[in-house]
Amino acid sequence: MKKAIKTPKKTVKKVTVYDPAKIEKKWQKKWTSSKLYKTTENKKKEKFYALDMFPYPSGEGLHVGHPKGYIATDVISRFQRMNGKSVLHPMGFDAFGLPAENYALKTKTNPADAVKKNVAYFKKQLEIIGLDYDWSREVNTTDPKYYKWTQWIFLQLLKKGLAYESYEPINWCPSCKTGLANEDIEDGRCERCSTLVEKKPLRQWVLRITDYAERLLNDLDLKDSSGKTLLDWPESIKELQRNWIGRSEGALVKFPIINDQGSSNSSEKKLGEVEVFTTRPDTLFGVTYVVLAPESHLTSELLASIQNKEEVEGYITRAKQETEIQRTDATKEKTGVQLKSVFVVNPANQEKVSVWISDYVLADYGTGAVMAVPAHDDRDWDFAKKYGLPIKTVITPLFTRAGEEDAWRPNEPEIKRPVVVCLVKHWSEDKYLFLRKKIVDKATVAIAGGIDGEDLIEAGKREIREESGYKNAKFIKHLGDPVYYRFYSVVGKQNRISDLKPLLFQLINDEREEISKEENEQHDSVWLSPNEIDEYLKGRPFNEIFWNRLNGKDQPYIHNGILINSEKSNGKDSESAKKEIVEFVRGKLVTKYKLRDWVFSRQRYWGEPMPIVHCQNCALKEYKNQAKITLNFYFKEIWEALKDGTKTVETRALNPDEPNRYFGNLALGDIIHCTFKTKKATEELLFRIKSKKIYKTFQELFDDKSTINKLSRKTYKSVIELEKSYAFTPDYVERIKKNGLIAWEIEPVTIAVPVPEKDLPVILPKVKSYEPTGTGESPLAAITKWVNTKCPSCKGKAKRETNTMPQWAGSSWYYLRYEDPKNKKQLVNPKTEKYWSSVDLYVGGAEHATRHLIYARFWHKFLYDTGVVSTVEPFKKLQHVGLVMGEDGRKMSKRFGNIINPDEVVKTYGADSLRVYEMFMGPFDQQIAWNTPSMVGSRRFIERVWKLKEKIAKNISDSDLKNIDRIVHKTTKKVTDDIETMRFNTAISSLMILVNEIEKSLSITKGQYEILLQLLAPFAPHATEELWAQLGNKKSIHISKWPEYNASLAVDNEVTIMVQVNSKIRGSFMAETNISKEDMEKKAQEVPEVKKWLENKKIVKIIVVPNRLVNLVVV
RNA sequence: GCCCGAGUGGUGGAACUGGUAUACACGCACGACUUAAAAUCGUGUCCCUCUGGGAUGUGGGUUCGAUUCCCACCUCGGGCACCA
Repeated sequence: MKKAIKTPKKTVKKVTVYDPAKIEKKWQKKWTSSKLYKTTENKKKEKFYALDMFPYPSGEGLHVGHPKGYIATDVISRFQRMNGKSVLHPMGFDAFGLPAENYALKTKTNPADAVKKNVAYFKKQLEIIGLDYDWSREVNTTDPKYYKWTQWIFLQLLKKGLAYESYEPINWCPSCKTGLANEDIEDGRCERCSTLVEKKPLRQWVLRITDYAERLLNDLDLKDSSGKTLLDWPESIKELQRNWIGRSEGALVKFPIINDQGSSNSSEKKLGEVEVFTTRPDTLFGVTYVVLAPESHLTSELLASIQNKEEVEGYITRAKQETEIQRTDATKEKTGVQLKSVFVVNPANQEKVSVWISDYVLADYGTGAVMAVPAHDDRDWDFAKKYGLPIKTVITPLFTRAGEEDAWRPNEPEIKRPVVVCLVKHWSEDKYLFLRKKIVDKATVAIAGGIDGEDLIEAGKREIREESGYKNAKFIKHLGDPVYYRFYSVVGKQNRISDLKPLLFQLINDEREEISKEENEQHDSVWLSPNEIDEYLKGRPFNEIFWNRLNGKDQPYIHNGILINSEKSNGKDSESAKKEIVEFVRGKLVTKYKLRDWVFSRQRYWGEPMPIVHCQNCALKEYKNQAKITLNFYFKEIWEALKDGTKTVETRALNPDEPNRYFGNLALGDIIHCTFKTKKATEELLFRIKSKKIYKTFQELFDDKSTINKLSRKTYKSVIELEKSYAFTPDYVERIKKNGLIAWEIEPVTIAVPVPEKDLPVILPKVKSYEPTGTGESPLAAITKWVNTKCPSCKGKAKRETNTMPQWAGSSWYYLRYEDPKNKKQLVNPKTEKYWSSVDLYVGGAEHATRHLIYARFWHKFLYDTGVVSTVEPFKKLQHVGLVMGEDGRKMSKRFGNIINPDEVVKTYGADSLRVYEMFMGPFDQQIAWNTPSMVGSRRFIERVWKLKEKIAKNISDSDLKNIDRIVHKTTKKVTDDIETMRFNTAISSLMILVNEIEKSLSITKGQYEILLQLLAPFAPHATEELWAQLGNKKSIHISKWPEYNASLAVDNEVTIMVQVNSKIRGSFMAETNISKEDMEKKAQEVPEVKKWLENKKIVKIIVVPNRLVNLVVV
């Protein structure tokens, strides 16, 4: 019969039922009213700053995946608080950006209102989970009090020359109608809407993040004074950032350009130089042509001097039409066009090589031009094969035999000798002759032998005859350049480097002679089919190369090796030859990065306005003498039309007084100086040419609503009048019909004047329609009242910058504002900053590795340089949350209908169960599928802890006391360690084990129970707080002192020692902890189950692992 | 193609530095309580040809001993991708 130990009937204690709904609400209220989690800078205490990646408050609210990271930081910050630290654990909202704007567009609301509503909902959702945020420190990126400082940082960047305006074509998403940064593109598509990204010429604000590339890269490995790595980040994320920054060391080398028409009378004309960037200057002697990017400025400059101008122009046009994704598809066949009659000279060997353009060369990396070495580069190889360009080998592979008896021995002398390698084809079948060695490694090898001053082919024939006996081999062909192979000659007792020269032979017939005794002792001849050869070639790389050459499958050799055909550098290894060759051709060693400058403006409404004013007057002063042409205007209407900003002007018609000065040779970006003469005054302005269109007639020009519809009707009329009247001689009309009318789209040349810091923030104005315009202009441009302003510098009329900042702006520094969120005078008070910085733990999704985390590091370093922050890196420890997938294993998304709402879960199971489950489901950083049925385990666990209260007794048996004490110490150690290392799942598992153990015993002390509650408190704050209070504690459990453990008490006093016989477990025995080695050996042999395995055997060895096992090796 | 990371019962997963593989939990089966169900509690639960043998994606290697270290391969996940 079992004893009724669970609930003795005599205890008529009132048993409260665990009702999470009730107690959770109760405690959340109490915590808020008592300001339990209010953060203070307590100089006496050590600080701990735990940070979550703040959420984007979308309309959908949270799903159960979101809180996973928040719960983790919550557990840790509660743990740190109990350990006596001053904890900063804040929360805020990253609410600018496209989703909020699109959501508002869809629901026809103002984004500001939508954000307000969503934030309120998010906060409510977060609150019911019982997170310990100090909401008095909440930040919101869309709050003018906050973005004032985002704008302030931008101004500091501008001041230091790290923000600049660029006119380079940028990535444009036609669906989101905005420009994008490199980081916002995935596979050539917009990261947000998956639309193909286009290139669009657009004025952009760009941040010079590349100036920080080196530091961003190097500081990933920053060490403190004791040599410990400063950034405790997952190695994978560091690697991701390293790849993204993409440092490569190489050299810039100049190739002089010459013009050679090919005819005998024309002399070679110098046309400047092509500068290329290469990481392999060691292959310079192997350059057989040079390739320019189609968009390269050099290409357009050379256009005038080439014969096939039209063909080249056609190629450039086609290249421009291709989308980014088509262009950068590495698998597509390479295309290109030669620039005929233009050549460059290889500075290494003065060889004249051809020049090509191809879209496999990127304009914006390196110099936009590459030297092609087809023998040692995959891309050049493909291109050269397609266009029949020469391939010149300058690096020969050097293979080193490793692992076997014949492995190359680094410290022994070596000799080099030429060796002929013979691939011998069968006289009738598709088989090849090989030798199977009888000695050393018994490998199958090709017939080969040293040649001593002999003719190569004759030496081959001789080797075939000597080694296989076949007499009539016919030479077929050479199999390309030699390969070096170094090994240890067991027979010759020395290192050898063979200069392997491959030849192909075929036997005419089977006539064979007797082979010598020595040869016969070494190997047999075998005939192998191609399949068998493929099999045996594994691990014989040089033979593989020869075999591939024979089958026409040869490939470029892109690795390091020994230089050949490289004049003075012959015989050097490629790594050491690099510097020498760069010096020889007077090149320059440089470092390049893949990282591009950060395109920082968006043509959308919902973002921080840039604190910039564009002033034309100031520009006039600055750039007047840079104008290419001066125009005089007399027409009032046109002046009216022009002065408003970007307009389309048909230049010829507008300049009747100077009919000969038309603008066919102006280029995009050129500056025009315009003088406007009205009756009253003369005004001057500068315009820049923005784009070009050609029309056949005026009518066509007028009909093109896209460009001309901004001109007033009066202007149309006056231009039409012109056509009818004096401006057009028949000759001129002819010319228009032939060449078309050129219409330039122009824009005013302005100077960007920063808004003075005292005038910040520049408030985002309310606007009726914030639909994106799609023209490259922000919707803000339509708000004339806001746009037209005074220039802070000259006080004249000026216009505001209408682009807004990208979503990443506000999130690049928000963690600093939490430290001092209400400061009106400073971004953050330096003293406060010093106390809290850096963030001790940063938790969030891995998807931010190459954007937010790089941008924030960049801004932080900049702020460090500016003296705003005191540390070089913002985040000391970074931890990634593994995604929570839907129950179907797919990403949680409305689309799949697999979203689990935490509110529902809390309703049925309680917040504590949700928290315990999320921490218990698996390793924190691993992706995992949600499984609601599994949640009952967590709920059961909390209920069991709840019921355990009944076991508290005053009189407790000594053995129980000691036993439970031991487990309590053990668990305390485990939970403490596991929280610190964020292995929450095993922390909870050990708590479960503790609970199981306690259940087995009759009773526990109040103290033991309290420790259990404290250990569980970070995970289940409500239930533990309630039980803690029920025990009579007056102060919150969450500010109680974290239990300490005694390591010696945490160790079991008895251990199970396993006994193995020949590494197989045969038995075990119990022993005191730290039993001596000798005793273990002795006791092991006495175990009955073990004894029978020892019968008639001799123990030859005993391996003892203290406190664990004994292994008896017997024979 | 290149660079990371991961593959363990029916499921999520555990295993310190090479030393009892499958802790903890879910599920399942059986039992107790109950008129019954739920809840709860208890017992069992890797496989097989079972005095023993075999299993940590596959195949090798190092070792007295490998989930753990090395080599090759397969699958999945993530990142980068014509970066010269």
